[in-house]
Amino acid sequence: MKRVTINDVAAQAGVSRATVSLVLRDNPRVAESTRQKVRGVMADMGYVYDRRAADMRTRRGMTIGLVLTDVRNPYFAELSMAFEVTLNDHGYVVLQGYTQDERARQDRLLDVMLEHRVDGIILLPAKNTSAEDLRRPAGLTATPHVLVARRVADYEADYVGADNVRAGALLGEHFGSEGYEDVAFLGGPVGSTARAERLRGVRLGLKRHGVRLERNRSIGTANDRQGGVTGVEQLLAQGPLPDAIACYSDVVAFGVESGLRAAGIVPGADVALGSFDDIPEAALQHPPLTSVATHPERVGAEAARLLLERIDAPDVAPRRVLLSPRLSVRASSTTRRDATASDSAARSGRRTT
Amino acid sequence: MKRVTINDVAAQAGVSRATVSLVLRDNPRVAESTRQKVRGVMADMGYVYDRRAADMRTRRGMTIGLVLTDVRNPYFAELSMAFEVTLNDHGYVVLQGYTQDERARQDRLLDVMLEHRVDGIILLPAKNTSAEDLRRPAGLTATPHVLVARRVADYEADYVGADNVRAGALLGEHFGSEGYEDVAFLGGPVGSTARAERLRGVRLGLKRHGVRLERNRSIGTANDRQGGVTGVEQLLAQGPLPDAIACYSDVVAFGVESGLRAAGIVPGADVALGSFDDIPEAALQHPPLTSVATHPERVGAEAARLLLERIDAPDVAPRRVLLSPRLSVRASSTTRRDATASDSAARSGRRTT
DNA sequence: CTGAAAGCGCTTACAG
DNA sequence: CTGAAAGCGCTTACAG
Repeated sequence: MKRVTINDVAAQAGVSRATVSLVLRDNPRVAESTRQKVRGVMADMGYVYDRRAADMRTRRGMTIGLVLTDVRNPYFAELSMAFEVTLNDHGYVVLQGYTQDERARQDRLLDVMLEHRVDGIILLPAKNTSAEDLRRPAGLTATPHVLVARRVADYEADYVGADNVRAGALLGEHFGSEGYEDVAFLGGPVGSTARAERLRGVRLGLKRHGVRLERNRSIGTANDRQGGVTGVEQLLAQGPLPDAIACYSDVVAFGVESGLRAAGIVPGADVALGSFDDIPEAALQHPPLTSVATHPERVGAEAARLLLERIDAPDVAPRRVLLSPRLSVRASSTTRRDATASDSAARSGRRTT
Repeated sequence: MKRVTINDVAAQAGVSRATVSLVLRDNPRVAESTRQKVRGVMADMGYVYDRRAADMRTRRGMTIGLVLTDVRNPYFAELSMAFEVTLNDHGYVVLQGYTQDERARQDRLLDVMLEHRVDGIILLPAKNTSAEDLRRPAGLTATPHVLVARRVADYEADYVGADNVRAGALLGEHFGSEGYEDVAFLGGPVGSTARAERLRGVRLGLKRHGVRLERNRSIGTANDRQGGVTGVEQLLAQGPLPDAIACYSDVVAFGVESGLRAAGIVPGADVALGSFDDIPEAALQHPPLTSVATHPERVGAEAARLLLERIDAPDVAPRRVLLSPRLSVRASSTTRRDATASDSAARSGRRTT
């Protein structure tokens, strides 16, 4: 089944290839009658435009690479959806790949996307990604790209993410004002900057209430439900239950809830729980989960916007966009049986920023 | 910033373009010393292989198009992940797009992917997609493609999905054996074949226990949490609560649970609940949700496999792969306060097939 | 073992 | 308003 090319169309329509090419892009230079004739022949012959050939000639591509870790995490799914829709609406098509948080897969994906001559790349760095890792793939430097959700130390590039330190501080302050004195930070990949920032924020927030989060009260895990389950087991093996647990993400928190229940501990009642991202499921948990919203749909749309800008103007200085988080206080952190809390505003369940 | 090409490399290395091209693919015909020299020059000059140019010449592409509706649904996220990983491991790169269940977006995505000369397409058809819709995009017929999760009436193509009729029957029989006599089917897009099949299966299963699912007890909605909420409102406006609700998917079921609670009705206790997909969250609900597993990761891997086979052998007859579903009975369907159930095995919560 | 030439399917000045 | 020619960055017979 040989493919129909503009040569075939030109021959059939009795015009030159150049004319067909002009018709393809509705160039007004070609007469309406010619245009209609050529369009008719295309339809009859089942012609399909070969965008790769055109792109090669024009050296434009209209293709964006999107490298994420794992779309099964609802936060990343929201991100992915926001990118896609924004970029599609600008006429771009999206090459997508998942690293599963493995740097080897990330290397391969970046290489292959660069070989496909994408016009730009949006990257959610795999954990432990170093500046070296990003300087290695030949051509990355010359290709517009923006990092999302996780930063890479000592690497200059556009970045969009939630203000994780602030997010952590919101939760830490909330825990502090509820009177919790023994707080743990549970879950999240130790190599990710988002984790480090959230943890730092929680510490800062607690400190304002004179509370310290001890070093052994921070436990790293994979960023998924199973991570939460495993993390709780470690926490329980460690000795007495803390007053409150700050979970790295809602997904981890769901696992923490299962893990606690499996050990006969009632989330909310026996230990307060708070978390990050505030995906829609958080409010539907029992008890409803206190969580700091990090707005993936806004991060995604903003990253897409920044990338398109950079493609137009490659030489502007790298920008950092930090989106403001928002704390939603719910029953998981305000109904602990022996809570010594004092802040009744927080208990009423109303939203704070 | 001009890009380095094999011409530049050849000139610098003092060999012909052909030799560079051979080095690129480690062809043994070129002497080891030449190979090393050329590789060295490439690294020095920052050469990046242009796969598009190569593909155009060879008329191979190593690109697959993946058209899904919405990756925020965990079922589709699992699917997407399974495709990606399987295809990447076979050396393919994936162009991805989301239709949001809109046929106009689906049309555009299919067109643009065909213009990019993908070697194959995996399509989860938007609701109400007709055979006509799939015959229209020029070139789809000539491009290997497989449909997943939803069938298109009167359209011959490879198909992979769960056996939805059987899945429905499993849930219907379970409801019947629990003694429920007034059963509703709630949620799911009315135009999708998966919904029609699940509903038909539920009816079949109930019939074996002499129970009829009345026509007005089937309510269509979007396949998301909000759909479940809206559906419950409609159901309540209709009059008396049924004994049991079969939800189109777990995601819908989560919305149904919220909707019921908002109306002061306790899921499980006041009305039995069952659902489809059995995503990991189902077992973590309160009460744990009875659900029929439809194995997205297996559907995804199988669809990828089928597509690769068809690329190798375009002329084999279309195949249909139906994966066996599996019912997990949990408390949401066995602890109704005034249940008239008899099957104590089902009540014990053990798994059945 | 290496090189000169043709060609993949388009677009783009440049003539006319 | 339309056509002939060159070229985007590769690969592939074909010679030598």
